[in-house]
Amino acid sequence: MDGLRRDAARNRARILSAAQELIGRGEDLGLNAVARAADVGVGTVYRHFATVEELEEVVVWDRFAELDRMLDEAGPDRFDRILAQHVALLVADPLFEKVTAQPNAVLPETTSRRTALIGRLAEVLAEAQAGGRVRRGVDATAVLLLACGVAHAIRSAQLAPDSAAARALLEVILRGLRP
Amino acid sequence: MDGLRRDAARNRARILSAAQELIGRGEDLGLNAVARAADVGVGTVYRHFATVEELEEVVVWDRFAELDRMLDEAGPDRFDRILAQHVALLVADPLFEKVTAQPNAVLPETTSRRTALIGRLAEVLAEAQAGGRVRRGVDATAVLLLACGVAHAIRSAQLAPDSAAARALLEVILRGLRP
DNA sequence: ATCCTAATCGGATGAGTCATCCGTTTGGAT
DNA sequence: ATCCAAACGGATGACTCATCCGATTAGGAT
Repeated sequence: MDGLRRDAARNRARILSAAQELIGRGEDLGLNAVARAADVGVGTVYRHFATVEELEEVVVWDRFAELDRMLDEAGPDRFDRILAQHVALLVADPLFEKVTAQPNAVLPETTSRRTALIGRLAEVLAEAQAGGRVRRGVDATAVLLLACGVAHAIRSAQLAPDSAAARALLEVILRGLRP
Repeated sequence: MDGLRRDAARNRARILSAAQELIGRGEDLGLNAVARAADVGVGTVYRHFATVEELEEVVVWDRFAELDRMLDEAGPDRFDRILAQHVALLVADPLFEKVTAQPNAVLPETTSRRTALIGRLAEVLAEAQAGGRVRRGVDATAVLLLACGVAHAIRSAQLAPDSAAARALLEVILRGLRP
């Protein structure tokens, strides 16, 4: 993002916001389509992002940041609440779920951001375990994957994120984590 | 399958087995590719299956049958075992997981087979609840979705289905279902 | 056995997407 | 003001998709 010529930076930003737009509409990313939406040449998109995966990952960085903010803002005894919010985010954004679950990102930075996130989740988890609210013997990665799993199920079954059925699924996970 | 001319039946079978083949190799189904692999005209594939989704669903019918067989063979106190086997199947076959989780199939028969399966799972669930091994208040659909969720997580994270990490995830679900 | 026709086949083809390549433009250093 | 490396953009060949229709075939009628 730095050391980038001014036009390059502008276009990169345009591309990312166009991609956000398209993703939001549920349309599936094509680098040509993104170029059209961003009003930028196809070549430009391909120079900034060699593959769709790269673009997807960079877009998801924002979601990582968002969750990070939630972690900052959540008060004490936050484990359950965070998990619910996390799941809600994952349900809303399939890409976030996809990138989060996958351990092998294309971009090294994705991997490091994901690792950082797991680190923060581990703190929350440790608190909850110390407070006797979560059983010991589960690690943050497991919690992350469980969140991805329920989120995927909720989305696939087209359940409203706050429907009774969706809550019931999350409830099972929560109970399964209790001491 | 009945009332089909002999050549039509032969081709339909070829197409299905070619599709199985491709899916098994993880390649993603294209109706033209299937035609090539089945050594059949493209038009033939499109007459038998209007869309990829249809073909996918019909292929998955076999998986439904397989799980049904498992349900027959499992002895008493079978809830945990069945769930584990079910998850293993779902991990192995992404298509099975996809079709299972989705309530709106393209083909009516898929929906009815799915419903039938949920009915059988409900029996097993009821047994387990009667035996005090599973808490009341969860329904078979929830169990099905949870299975799809963990399966998805395991596959995405590329965990070996019998690795400690994978077992841990299933364990959380199982515990979450206990009374 | 032969004919007849509706059912089925197959692949040529127009439409649409993908990703590269290269001539043109532009930012910004000197 | 000049220069050139960096960045742009879009024309294009390669590839996939799914339709359409002339050729073929199964299998019942005669």
